[in-house]
Amino acid sequence: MDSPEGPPPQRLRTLPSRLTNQAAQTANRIVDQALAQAGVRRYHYALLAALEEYGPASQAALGRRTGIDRSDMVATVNDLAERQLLERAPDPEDRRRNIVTITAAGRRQLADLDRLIAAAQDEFLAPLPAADRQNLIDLLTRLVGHHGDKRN
Amino acid sequence: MDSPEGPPPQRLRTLPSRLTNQAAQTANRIVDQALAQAGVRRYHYALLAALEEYGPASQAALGRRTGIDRSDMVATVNDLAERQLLERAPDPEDRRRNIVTITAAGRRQLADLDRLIAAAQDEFLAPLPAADRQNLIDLLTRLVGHHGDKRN
DNA sequence: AGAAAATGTTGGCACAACCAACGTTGGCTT
DNA sequence: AAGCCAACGTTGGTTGTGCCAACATTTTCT
Repeated sequence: MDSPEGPPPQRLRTLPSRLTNQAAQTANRIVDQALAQAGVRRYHYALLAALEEYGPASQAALGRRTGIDRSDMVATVNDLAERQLLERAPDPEDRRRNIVTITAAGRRQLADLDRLIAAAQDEFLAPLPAADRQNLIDLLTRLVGHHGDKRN
Repeated sequence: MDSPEGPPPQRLRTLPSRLTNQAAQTANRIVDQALAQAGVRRYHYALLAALEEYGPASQAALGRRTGIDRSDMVATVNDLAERQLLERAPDPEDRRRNIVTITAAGRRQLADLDRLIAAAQDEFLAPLPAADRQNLIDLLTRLVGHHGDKRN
């Protein structure tokens, strides 16, 4: 024990932005690991979820709803199309667009992912009793709500 | 208004891991922007803060305290050494180590950064009254405390 | 008709967070 | 004392996320 090897500096330990970050990292580690069991990443889940809830849509619309950039959406759709979890077809009514539609296999995959995700949330929130979980959700919702979609 | 252009899917909107992520993104955007005014990134701030609070230390020890990987620490120390905000000298008592020491200029820079960071926190937490802020900090602290340092 | 906007796509960038490998050096065991 | 193992700094990767710019095509607005 040369130097006491103290833990994180004061300044960082209670810094809200840093705490939020570390929590997010933890959450991501857990969620990514869960999704990896199905060979999928977060973008894939978000896209499938958006597709199932809103029905077929253009890539641009899906991007707006999921917060995925247009350019990243291309790759994400490519991935899922390869696995036949969705279909990409040109929109006859607007030839700029592709209409993306979830397949039956996609729906099945999504159901699996839902289960994995739910388990991951539970692991993430393990230290908090139900009341506190809701509390956290409320606080975070207010935060992200206030700062809105400032993607610049 | 072709398609209603609805906002994020249900599944994603209240997903704790996603909320945490979005909050973290917001925080990072604000903090990064603040730090950029001083030409600095988060790693730089963390390193300077650790140095000032614990005094001179080896890169490895600093890495443990800040959560920065050894290899990334090299680059971070390089950056700050170039700007003469810290000094890197071989440890005479253990020739494997470098002893990193903050300079007077480093301390001055850190003071500036502290102000920038504080303002950023305030902007980040703007929608929450003081009581809720503490509440959030507590919840997050419990979360990250429970999941510990599992960097695996 | 002509200007402006939207769409998909390619290609790039930055950053955080990792990991593996290596040579050097130190400590520990036997 | 020798030998092994651990720690250290360093180099050089990789991955995922979130961006942004540019472009051709197509649609919409004026």
